Amino acid sequence: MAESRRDPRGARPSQEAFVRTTAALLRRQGYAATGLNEIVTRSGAPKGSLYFHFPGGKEQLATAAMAHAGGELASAIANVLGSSEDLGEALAGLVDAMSAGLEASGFRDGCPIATVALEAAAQSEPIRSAAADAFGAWLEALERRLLAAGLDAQAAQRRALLILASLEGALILARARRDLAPLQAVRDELRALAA
Amino acid sequence: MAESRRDPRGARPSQEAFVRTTAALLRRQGYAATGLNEIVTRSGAPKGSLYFHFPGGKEQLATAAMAHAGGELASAIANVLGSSEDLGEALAGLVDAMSAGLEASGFRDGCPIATVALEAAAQSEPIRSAAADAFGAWLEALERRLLAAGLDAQAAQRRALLILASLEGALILARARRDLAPLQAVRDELRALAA
Amino acid sequence: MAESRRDPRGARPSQEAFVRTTAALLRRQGYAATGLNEIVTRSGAPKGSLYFHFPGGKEQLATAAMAHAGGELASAIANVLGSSEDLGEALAGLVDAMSAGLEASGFRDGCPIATVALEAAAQSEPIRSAAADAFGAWLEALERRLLAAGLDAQAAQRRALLILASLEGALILARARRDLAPLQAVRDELRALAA
Amino acid sequence: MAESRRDPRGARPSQEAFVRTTAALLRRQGYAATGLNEIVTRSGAPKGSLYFHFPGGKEQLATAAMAHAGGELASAIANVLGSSEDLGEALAGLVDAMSAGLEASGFRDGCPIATVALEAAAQSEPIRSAAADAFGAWLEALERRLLAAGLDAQAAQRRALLILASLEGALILARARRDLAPLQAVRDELRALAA
DNA sequence: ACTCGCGGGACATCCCGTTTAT
DNA sequence: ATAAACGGGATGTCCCGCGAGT
Repeated sequence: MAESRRDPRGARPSQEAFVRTTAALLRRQGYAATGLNEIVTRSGAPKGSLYFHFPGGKEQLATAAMAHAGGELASAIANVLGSSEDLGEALAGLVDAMSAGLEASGFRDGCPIATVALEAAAQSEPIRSAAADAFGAWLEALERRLLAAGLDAQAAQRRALLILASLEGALILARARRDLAPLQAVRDELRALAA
Repeated sequence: MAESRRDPRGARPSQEAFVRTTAALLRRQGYAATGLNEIVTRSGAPKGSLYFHFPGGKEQLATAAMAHAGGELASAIANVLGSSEDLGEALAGLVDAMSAGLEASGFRDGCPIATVALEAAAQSEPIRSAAADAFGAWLEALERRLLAAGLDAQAAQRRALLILASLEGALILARARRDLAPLQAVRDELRALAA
Repeated sequence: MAESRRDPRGARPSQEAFVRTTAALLRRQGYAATGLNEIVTRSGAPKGSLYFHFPGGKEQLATAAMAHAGGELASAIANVLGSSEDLGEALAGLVDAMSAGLEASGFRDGCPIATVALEAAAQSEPIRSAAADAFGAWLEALERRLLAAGLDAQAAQRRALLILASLEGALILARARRDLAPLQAVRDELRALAA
Repeated sequence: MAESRRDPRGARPSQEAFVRTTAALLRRQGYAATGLNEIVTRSGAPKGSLYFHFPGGKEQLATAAMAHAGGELASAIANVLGSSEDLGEALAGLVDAMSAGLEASGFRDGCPIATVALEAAAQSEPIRSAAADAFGAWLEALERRLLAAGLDAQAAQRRALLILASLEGALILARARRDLAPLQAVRDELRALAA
């Protein structure tokens, strides 16, 4: 996890390219529909390197991609939640950020974890666990913000689950309908609830 | 949709078997991971009949299965929502029903539509549209119940979206964590919100 | 072979439709590439009738189509050969007639027998024999014309084989090159040879 | 086309095995009737390598096989044509060589290009073009021999077409009849014509 | 005379993972 | 660390032929 080699800033370029490309494809297509050939082709990295860096194959690559995407999104969530002192505005900002990303991608880029979680949770324990970890990190960020807003521990936990669940669900509905209305509804309801 | 021929009760036994088996497999594994061979084997129906009944292939079979599952769940939702005069209790009953199904299946049977919707919405317009139809039917049932509880039209629409979204999202989180807590949190929050 | 039923002139309509459609498809695509489904669809005849009229399946249908096409072309050959008293002109007219048909079809309709003969002669004795019969009928027409032009029996037989062979070969070359030059060359050479 | 790597003599053994086997099967059965499974089995080469060497699939494999067979036969034709100073004898030798091959194979191995050309010329442009190239090479060899025998350019071109066409046609007739008479007739006529 | 549905076996394609040789 | 090639299984699709039931 910390053995950089060539790049002084700590990146094996092709390993990273694999992870990034995989994360992007998993987000759009899910696990089963994403082939290693496609990953290799789009990443531009040499094919022979794949099983050098990821001897565990597709599963290991997917868990790495999920950890990567989960960590990135956790930071983004924390950032957005810290951008307003008003809880309602902070939550609305979170929903808006996800809305913007979804719309910008033509309703293709929703949650980077949910699709794989639904598909593969029952078939692969490492993938299920990677999904649970990502969700856990996001929930933690939400809980911290809710505690900061004055909720008690139990309420914060429940409310964080409601927020994340409604956000995830709204992303599903929005993708299926090609319509931002579900996200807007959730944003408005969550803002009202915070008041 | 009213063409019984031989069997006065059921009609087209293998066609129905295909649809039911497909619906069950899509719910657990999603679209890409579900092979036609598996469908044929588990349905017990003859393979040669598959392309007779569904010349559109896997896509047509999936949309039929989604319509089937969507309709069944729509009825179930309406039933549960009508089972209590108190809105909060009705919603809690809805969440509990989904919880029970998820737990009974070892955290494998979540929403019968969401997985396929996330995977294939961007790749197949008929599948996306089938998913949107199913969600639409469920939203309608929710809206009717909310209107009956006294909400005005706009509030009912928004609240229905929040309810469905949080339910869908909680099912994702619960499957990934193998833990009913997300569903319980959503149930409690929705019940409190209805009060 | 002679039990007409509905049509007073002696045609079971769907049986004839099968034969005609099959002949047309075999001419363009050959035997293996022509599916029964395609024949049924394009003929407009009911699918269930196929194995009633042709219990021998695809092979019987193909031999019937070859006999049909062979007979029709035999008449056409005899007609063209009888249209001029000059042997060279008669042969040139024959080549021109085939040329015209080939060009009119966009270089798709060549000899109605040759493709199937090459593909299936080694695999199906009835098909091989149907091809041999068709070629035999055409050779006979040619021989008669050559005898009428004064050749002796042995010369007529040899010359008929040369004429048919060069015509068949020119049709192959013309289809592959999408170019009538091979047919024109054969026409000119045969005309010169007849002088 | 000059990339030997491991084996100093042959190089790419499985790629070559695919091409040779495909050429042999196409010659006997044509394109549609020849399955990739059969090619893989009979070539003895590993199945996984097929789409590595021929990512274009069956079509690319067929065009490679046609180019291979076309080139080999072009050399053989040039050899035979150069084996006698008398044009008539040279042409008779050419026909005899093809006759011998046909008879030795039990009337199964005719022209290695004609069957595929007839079947697939209308459906696949690369295959049509491969066929045209093969025929073109053979025509060139014939034309060179005819020019060497004193014919002028135009006469040589026409005569070459007649020779190739009558040879191709005679091969069809001979296969359909299981009888070398058509080839013998063409040989005698061509020899007489050369005198 | 005709149809629907059965039956299962190919078809071409593409997959994921490994090996061998640099 | 990379590349070429292997290995064979699974994919969705479509095939031809045949019943049972009008």
